[in-house]
Amino acid sequence: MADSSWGLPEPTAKTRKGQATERLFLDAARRVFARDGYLNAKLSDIALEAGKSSGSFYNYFDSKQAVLTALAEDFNAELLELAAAPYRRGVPAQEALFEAVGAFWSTYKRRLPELAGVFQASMTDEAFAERWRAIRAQGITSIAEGIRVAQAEGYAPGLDPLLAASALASMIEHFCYVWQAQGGDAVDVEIDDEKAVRTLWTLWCHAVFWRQEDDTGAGQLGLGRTGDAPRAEG
Amino acid sequence: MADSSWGLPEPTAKTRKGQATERLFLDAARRVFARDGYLNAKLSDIALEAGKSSGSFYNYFDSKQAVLTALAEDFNAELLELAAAPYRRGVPAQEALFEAVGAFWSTYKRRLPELAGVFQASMTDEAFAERWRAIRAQGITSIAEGIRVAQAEGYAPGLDPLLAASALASMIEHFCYVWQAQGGDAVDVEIDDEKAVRTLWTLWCHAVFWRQEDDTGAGQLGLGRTGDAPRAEG
Amino acid sequence: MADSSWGLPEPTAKTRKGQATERLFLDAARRVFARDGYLNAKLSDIALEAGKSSGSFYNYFDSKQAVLTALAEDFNAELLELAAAPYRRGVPAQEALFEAVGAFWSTYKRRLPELAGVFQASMTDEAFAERWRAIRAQGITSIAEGIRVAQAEGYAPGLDPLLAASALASMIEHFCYVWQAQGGDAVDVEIDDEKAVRTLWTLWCHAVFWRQEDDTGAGQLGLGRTGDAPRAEG
Amino acid sequence: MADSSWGLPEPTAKTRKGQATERLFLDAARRVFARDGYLNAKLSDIALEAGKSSGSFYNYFDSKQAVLTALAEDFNAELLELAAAPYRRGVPAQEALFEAVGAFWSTYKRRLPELAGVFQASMTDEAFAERWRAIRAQGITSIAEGIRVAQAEGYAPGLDPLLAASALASMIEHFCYVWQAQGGDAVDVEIDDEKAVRTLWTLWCHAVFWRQEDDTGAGQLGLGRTGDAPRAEG
DNA sequence: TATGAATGAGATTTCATTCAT
DNA sequence: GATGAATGAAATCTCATTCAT
Repeated sequence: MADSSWGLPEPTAKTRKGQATERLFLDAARRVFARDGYLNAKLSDIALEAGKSSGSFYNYFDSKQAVLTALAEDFNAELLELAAAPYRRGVPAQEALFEAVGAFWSTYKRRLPELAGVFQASMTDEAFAERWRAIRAQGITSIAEGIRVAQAEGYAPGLDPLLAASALASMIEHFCYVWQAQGGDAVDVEIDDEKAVRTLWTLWCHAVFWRQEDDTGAGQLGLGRTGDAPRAEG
Repeated sequence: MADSSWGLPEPTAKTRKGQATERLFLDAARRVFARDGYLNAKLSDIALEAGKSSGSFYNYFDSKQAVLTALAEDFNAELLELAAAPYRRGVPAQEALFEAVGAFWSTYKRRLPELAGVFQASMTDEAFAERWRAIRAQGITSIAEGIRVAQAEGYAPGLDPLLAASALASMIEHFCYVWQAQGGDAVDVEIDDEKAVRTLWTLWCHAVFWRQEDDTGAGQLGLGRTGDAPRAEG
Repeated sequence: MADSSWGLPEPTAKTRKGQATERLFLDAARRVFARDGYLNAKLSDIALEAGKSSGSFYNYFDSKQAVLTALAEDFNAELLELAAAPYRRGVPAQEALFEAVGAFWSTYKRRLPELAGVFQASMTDEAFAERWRAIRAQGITSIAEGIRVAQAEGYAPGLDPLLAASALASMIEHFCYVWQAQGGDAVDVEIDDEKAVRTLWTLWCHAVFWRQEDDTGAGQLGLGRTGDAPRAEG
Repeated sequence: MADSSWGLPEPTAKTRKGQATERLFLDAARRVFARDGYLNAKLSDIALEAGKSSGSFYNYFDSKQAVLTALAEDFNAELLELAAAPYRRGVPAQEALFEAVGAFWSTYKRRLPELAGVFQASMTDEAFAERWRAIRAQGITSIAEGIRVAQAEGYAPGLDPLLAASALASMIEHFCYVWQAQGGDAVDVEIDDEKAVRTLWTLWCHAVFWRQEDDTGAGQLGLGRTGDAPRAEG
């Protein structure tokens, strides 16, 4: 909860008033990021939006990047929690997955400003990108764990769990970004939350929950086992 | 070949010398984008790298963004061509897909500087993002066409071809970006070109080439038909 | 003892607790000045070092400069006292001088933080420089008095006592600064307290305690009498 | 000549116009330093004074400190040259010294803005102080050499040449600063160039050109030999 | 065509000091 | 007496783009 280890002045907000102000700045930052994008956001605008002086900002955060980091960690904590919940409840894997995908989609939507900000910051600042990769790695690891569980039940033999997890995370993350932050691809299609989630879930499900002997085209072509794939030319 | 309609001074480099200089700038831009990223790239560095003056640059391009556009269109033309080739040769769908994925991976790698640049520019400049979505839409449409063909053969019933295509494009595009431009996710996994391509291809294949009656967990759970999925709360 | 007329809130710390806090701030200021230099010292750091809030500081001092003034006057009082002591004891002039130089060296060393601070403040703030010159003038006057006494005994005829005193004060002051505050000149020489003091004293002694007829090179060259010096072109 | 290795963009001013502008900035910087002091000088004022835009400044110098460095090196080169000249002409040592002291005084006066700036920068910026000490060391070494020559002729036995040189350099340097930059000590004395130079020279001469058997007070007191001095308490 | 000098708006960050509690 | 949150003015440096030569 914004108690990140980076970029925040040591104790941060000792009094109740201070804590309120810190939250004021966090919320203001989200709104300004949403409106102008992280890279274009001006600190002075954040302060204005918070109804505070720009100098006050630095009592709580070391830099614009530090607020973003705080928001990003908040987001990540929430997401991990939401995505893990259904699994903890012992719901069957695919139902859990459906919930998790739905949670991602809606959390992403709610947290759009910080997410878009994270992407932008990662593009210009290698150090920030590094941090974000570390955060993102937690999610990847969770997904990979899910794949391993499926594999233990005979699904998706030969698939590299971590690499597949990385690819699936890319899919869901970037799809959310394109449709929520950028207005979607320029193709003729109607989209609503349910349809989006269902599409992602369907792809994901079948990408993972398949068996060797499945009567897929892959099987017919003798390409069913991953190892039999044609050579990649790289 | 840099014959974009935007951002290039009308006739573009008539003389032989002029054409040489234009190429000099394009190549220099790629190198500098690769080194510093598009957003951090300084025009003066591009000129330095090209061995020309920065003023000279404006004889060939209207702006920094214009070089990127030229490079991006070059890339797109090449990619469409490469990805279409196997299908034209009448290769079976999944083999063709494998080739296409491989072509994407290796083209992306070769064109990394401009691709990463495109990402960056899209995140900060809405107008550029718009253009890039138009370009990207061509690829989405192609993928969707492939899905429709598969559906005609009984695969993936109920899947929205365009939305699925958008998601799969997100997967492959972002995965390439993460692993080629950003050094990969911070997880413990070895990666090489073949493994990357195979993983993407495997996921893609099974995400699309499945049938209703497949004995997947999905089937067992009665979730096989897309329409039967639980409600998304988004 | 911090009884300056400038910059201290009128009555200054009546209660015992208040006096303790005032001393806390004075000591903390010295440590921070020593560490960061006066100009770079932040009030917040002084407060932190004192274990008090920065607001509390202003119960005792009107400004950052005011603490420095208090410390500087303390220093000056101590120095004048120490330097005068040997003369009062009736010790022969040169022995007294040796003691005085030694006292200056060691006092300067002990009071380094405030001294360096005084220098820094003098560079940026003309008003402060003015005050410091007034304080410094007391020392110059003392030195000049010593020179006049020597001249009464036939030494250093023709030397302007005040100007010479100013020059000798510059020598000792700046030499102390260079070797104690700045780590010394970048030349290959070992230095210890005794050697430093002896060198200063030796130069000072011979600069002042000479007679017209001395068999110096100056005499040989007919330059012995100050008035005979070649013209300065300045 | 301002071709310092630090802080200047690589080639600096290729065309004649560029060189003119560079000089414009150097001169403007001197004037502004003289007027406001280095620490208080604003870059925008320097640009204004030069009749150029502030952005233009950075085509020639990396920072405010870089201009100062360039000016300081110019000064040092000039000073070493001027001070060495009389010695090269084979003038007797004390006459040469007189000329050298005079040259220092007048050069310092002419170069006051940069010199005062150097002082200021040295007090606040340790890195700059380091550089300046390296430059200053050249002068100290020269002075020490002069002392060694005098000692070879029997003068000032036992005096440490480098330490004494450091002290004498401090004397002349700080005296110049006090009287030229700060308006002099607050004592009642008239000063003109000749008097200043003569005083410095007289002190310096007798500080160095003395012999053991001189009938000074020191001798009478048995303090003539440096080693016999009372103990410094440090 | 080529050069490189000139532009200038713009935003981040610092920190001594005040003051309500 | 003590606290610490709030203030806000101020100045450096960047860099895409233009234009005279």
